[in-house]
Amino acid sequence: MNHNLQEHLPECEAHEEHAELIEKGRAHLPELTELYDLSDFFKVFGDSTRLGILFAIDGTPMCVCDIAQTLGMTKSAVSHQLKVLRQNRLVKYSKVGKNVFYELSDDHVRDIIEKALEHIEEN
Amino acid sequence: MNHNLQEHLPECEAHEEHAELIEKGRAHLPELTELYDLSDFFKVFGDSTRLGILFAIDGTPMCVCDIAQTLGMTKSAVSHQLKVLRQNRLVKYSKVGKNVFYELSDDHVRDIIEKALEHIEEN
DNA sequence: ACAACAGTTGAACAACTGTTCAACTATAGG
DNA sequence: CCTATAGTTGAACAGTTGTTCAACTGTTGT
Repeated sequence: MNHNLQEHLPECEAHEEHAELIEKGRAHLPELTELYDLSDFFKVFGDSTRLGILFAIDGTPMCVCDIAQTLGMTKSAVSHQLKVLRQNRLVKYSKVGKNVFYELSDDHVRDIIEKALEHIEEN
Repeated sequence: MNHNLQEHLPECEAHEEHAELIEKGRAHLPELTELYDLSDFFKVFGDSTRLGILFAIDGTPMCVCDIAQTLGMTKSAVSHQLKVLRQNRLVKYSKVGKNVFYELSDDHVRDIIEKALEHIEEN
């Protein structure tokens, strides 16, 4: 994933009164690596296919084929996105014969989505 | 923003036992438009520059120039991202002379970020 | 009125992302 | 052993995204 917060020379005048503001702002900034981890995490939720998968398997473990049918997509496309969800530990899976059943890895996922829905519905 | 959950013909066999699963999965799916709104919302958080801005102005309203300096970026880049944040109502602003001060629009923003941080730190 | 600075904007470009396609592995059943 | 189906994977392609650059608006101070 791409990350390019560059070390750049400031181009506007740092008036003395604002120097303090900048110091304060910097104090609120987490480590850059943490910022990257966080944005990477949100990126995973920033795709309707992946969200659709998460909603579909919420409470009901499903195999790839069925998820694909539920969303009206190809197995391949779903599998690619499941890989992303797996890598970010948002889903876990278990094999049963030819099938691979996916389910939400924990309740945190639900929490985050709900918070976001709350915000959207307020506006 | 791009959205292409297509209506696609299923390509795998819908064995009878799974028909029920698919029905259940579909029941969990929100309206497509809601899915799109939700993923669009998360996309906004899925960029380290925008997150950096949100952290910087958390508790301390700042002008564009100072945000740019805090993050080590150009005013232009910051302004472009502030536009996105504005359009999604995550920040509000007030003009003071030549300066435009930006601040978080409400506490919801903080909540969502905190939830995500919790999840990340658990892994 | 003019110069200087804050901020915004649109076009252009490079980098990234998601879907498709084809090829592949693996398991079940005859 | 052979075939059919479930699932994964890599390459390729089109669409999207973020930064840069240059040009622009608007406000302050002289």
